[in-house]
Amino acid sequence: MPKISEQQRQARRDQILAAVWPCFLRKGVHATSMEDIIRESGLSAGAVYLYFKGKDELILTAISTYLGQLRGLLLPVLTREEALAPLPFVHEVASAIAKHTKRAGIDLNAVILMGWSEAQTNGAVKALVTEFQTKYRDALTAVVRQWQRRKHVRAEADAEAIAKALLSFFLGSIVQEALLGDADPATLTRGIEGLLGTSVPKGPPGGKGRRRR
Amino acid sequence: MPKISEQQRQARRDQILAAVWPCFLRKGVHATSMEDIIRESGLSAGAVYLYFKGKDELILTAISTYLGQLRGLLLPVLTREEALAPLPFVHEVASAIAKHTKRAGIDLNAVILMGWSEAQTNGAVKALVTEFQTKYRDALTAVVRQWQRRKHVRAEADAEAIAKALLSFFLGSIVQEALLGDADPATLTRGIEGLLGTSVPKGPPGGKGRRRR
Amino acid sequence: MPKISEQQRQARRDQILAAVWPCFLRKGVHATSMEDIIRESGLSAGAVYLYFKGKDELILTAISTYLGQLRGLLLPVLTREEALAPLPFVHEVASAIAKHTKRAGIDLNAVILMGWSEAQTNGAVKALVTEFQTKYRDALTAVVRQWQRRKHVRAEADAEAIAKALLSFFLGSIVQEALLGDADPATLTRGIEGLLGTSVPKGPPGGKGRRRR
Amino acid sequence: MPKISEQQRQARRDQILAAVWPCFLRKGVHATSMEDIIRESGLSAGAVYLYFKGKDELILTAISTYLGQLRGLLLPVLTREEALAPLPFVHEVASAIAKHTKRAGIDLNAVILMGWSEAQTNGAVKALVTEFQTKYRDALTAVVRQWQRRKHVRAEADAEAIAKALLSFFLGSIVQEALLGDADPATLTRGIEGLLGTSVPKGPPGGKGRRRR
DNA sequence: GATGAATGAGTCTTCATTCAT
DNA sequence: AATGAATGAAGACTCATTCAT
Repeated sequence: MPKISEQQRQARRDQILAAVWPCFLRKGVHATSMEDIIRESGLSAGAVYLYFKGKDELILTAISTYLGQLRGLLLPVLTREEALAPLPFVHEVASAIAKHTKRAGIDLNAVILMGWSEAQTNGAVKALVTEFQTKYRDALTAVVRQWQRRKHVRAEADAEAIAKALLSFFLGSIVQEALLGDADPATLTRGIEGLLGTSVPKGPPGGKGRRRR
Repeated sequence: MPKISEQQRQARRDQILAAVWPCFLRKGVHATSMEDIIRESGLSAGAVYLYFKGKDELILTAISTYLGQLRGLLLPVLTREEALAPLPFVHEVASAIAKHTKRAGIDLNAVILMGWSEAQTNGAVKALVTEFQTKYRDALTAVVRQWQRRKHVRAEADAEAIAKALLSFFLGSIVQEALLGDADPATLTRGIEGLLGTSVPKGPPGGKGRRRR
Repeated sequence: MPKISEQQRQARRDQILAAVWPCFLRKGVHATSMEDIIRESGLSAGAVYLYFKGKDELILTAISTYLGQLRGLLLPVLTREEALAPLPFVHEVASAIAKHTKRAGIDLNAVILMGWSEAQTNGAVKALVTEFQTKYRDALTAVVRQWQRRKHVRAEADAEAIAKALLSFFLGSIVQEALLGDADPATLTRGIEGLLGTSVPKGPPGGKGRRRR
Repeated sequence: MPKISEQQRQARRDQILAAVWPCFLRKGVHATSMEDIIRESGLSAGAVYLYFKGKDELILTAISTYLGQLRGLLLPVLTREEALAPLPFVHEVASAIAKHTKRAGIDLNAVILMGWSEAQTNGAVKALVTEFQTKYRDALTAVVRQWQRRKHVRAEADAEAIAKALLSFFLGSIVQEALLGDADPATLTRGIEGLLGTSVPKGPPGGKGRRRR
């Protein structure tokens, strides 16, 4: 039984997936019809359904695939033996997405935005995305802890809170780049550099359980 | 020649718009059918089309309305005669959205995410959103300049880059809250506080056009 | 809210149902497409789905409706105060279906055959059909008991077994009429009349492989 | 020029046909997809089409094959040199189908019902089925004539009408067994036995062309 | 002969929108 | 102004059949 080889099978799936994002970016995830994807992929309707159960699986796989690529981009930076110092680190992380976008010819920022939106109403996608962000944030926490050990950051600071703040910067840059197109890594880095020089004259507003000390 | 007063007309539009976000949040913008909205609004199909041209106008107006509410929330904080100091400011801005969400019973974070995604493929929405973010960022720049005058931030820092970074931070916090649900204003402020204490040992890696002057 | 009146609603349903059997008889239940029914009904696709959930409901209702008509035809004969004598009874029952077929212009025999076949793989239809046949047979049993009281049939005979045999005659006539077209009520009655004159030389077979000699 | 022997060819056809009825009985003739049959047969799509032109031929052959088996079951009983007496005859015929069903593990009653339904809209199947029933009825007529010669049945009775009635009975028993499952040969025979003892007090109502001479 | 991936016409169903009342 | 039944063009998906290997 000379079934198609696993390799060929994956090639077909890739061929179809390669057609998905151009469509999604052009018309939006839900406004894209299967016919759009089918035409773009160059295959027949039946063939697409031979490799994917239906539109839902296609959406899920498309998002999952891109999250995987993103992971591949960020992993080296996040898990370096010795973490970069804060500003180089920010620059490096912010650059990863920009580079990939340029390389693949797909606006990864827009892809990510659509993924987040999809996650709001699609449980499977939400699981994917939250798991990714959680891991991402955990890695950031580890980096912050290194910074603390290396005295870049005060030892008594809340590493997790800092990781959350850092993640916000990165996620927000994606939004800003997708919508305004002028939030390049260098600018973000410079902005954060400016912020880091900020003096903290008074304690922050006494929120509920805010103050620690 | 309107047969009803402008006031009544607006009341009807509001009634319909009030039905839109619950639907969008439940099923997503495009998976929501007109019938969903019609049922939720308690009006008839015909009535809805009497007040809105079609689904597109409904989407646009729904997003526009929420941007308006957001503007109302942020304006007082952003345009205070004398801007808050950095940490209180961060806390105040981050709180604005959380408060509104609690008050209106609508997850504003999710609404905003959907709006961004919609903006990717809908020109009218994109115009709305970019205009909003641009104004928001300009206001942030003004605040940063105040900080510089008050020596919270170094005078030679790039105020616009800092505003972009700040905007990223706020936008990213929306994402984080929508997806992970654990990015409350207090934690975020604490994270920023921790970051502000960061020392910048070396200049960041001299990327492409990094340093302006 | 001037919804359509229940009467109008039923009229529409009838209009659609009236289109169903001509289609089913022409092409078969499953080879009939919704488009066939839609075209035959003179309505639009949407309208048909406004009155029936889908094809399954249409099939079920179509069969149910015809069973109802059949019930209406048979009830008067089966539940007469004083049952007809055997031969007139057979003739009357067998005529009921023939008459209806002529009146409605729909070959009820074929309809019934399709219903039976559908029942083999469609639980809801099976429930409908078996319930009908069971009731039908119970009524026959009651008639046979009357015959026993009136000495047409021996008192010690098994009334239920006789009812089963009678039902077989009637059901089989439907088949024969649908396929060969020459099993009219008069002929069936004459055939049974001939059988009734049969002498039973030996006792009937007792158990399974029962006596023969 | 067949590349394989006729014997091998027939073996392959049998292998495929063996897969057909299990599928048909499970899902219905038309709801069964070629893929269902292909999977059940253990062959490839191409192979099935090598031995059968298409689904239509498969349906026709499947029905034809089962009619052939039925013929094989009934022939010995119907064409005995000396026909059985009425009650043993009824029992024997009714048993034939039940036995086969048990032996082959396929519910022959259901198969037959589906065949009849298919015949309503498929000319080739109709030809097959009517030819079968006609022959069957002719054989029954011959049996009835033997009964007349042996005085089981009155000589002046209409042998053909009696054969039609008998055929109805047998066909109807198939229906009853398929749908209610409680029409076993013994019960049916007992029912007929009870009927044969029926007295015919008056002539049946002089319907249209009832009595011939 | 045998395989099973590929095809694409056709299926059921939904849904934004209209319009007679 | 208001209603909601009706429309019909898409939409997602299936499946009998073919053909390159």
